[in-house]
Amino acid sequence: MKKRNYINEVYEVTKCIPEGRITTYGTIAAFLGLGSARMVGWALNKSFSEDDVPAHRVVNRKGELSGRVHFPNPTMMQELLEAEGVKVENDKVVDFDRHYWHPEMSMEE
DNA sequence: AAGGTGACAGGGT
DNA sequence: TACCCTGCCACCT
Repeated sequence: MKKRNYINEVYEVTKCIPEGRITTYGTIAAFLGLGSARMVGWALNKSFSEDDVPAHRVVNRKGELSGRVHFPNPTMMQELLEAEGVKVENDKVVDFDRHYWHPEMSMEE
């Protein structure tokens, strides 16, 4: 099974997200120039089989834990975020803008 | 080979 | 402000 380059890029960016920080699919897509945020979602879906990727730190533009159903346990994503200091309420991140992280903050090439 | 799906985003109503 | 529809591109059946 061949890994697409862009998928590997998504993993790298996601791994660089600091604890207690979150970002969006669209942000990663734009940073990597993928053109569509859906690619990021697909890439992260495979991340469970590929490597230890903090996919719980990636949410959609509304700050909702849209990907929690893809975790081993639907509640795991929220638990992980709260354990890192990110408060989640009603499946949405509280103070989304405050925890927001941008790849350029740490990954400048 | 063609059609449908999906961890999204943006604009319009 | 919230909900609905459309556009996106790769993967799966």
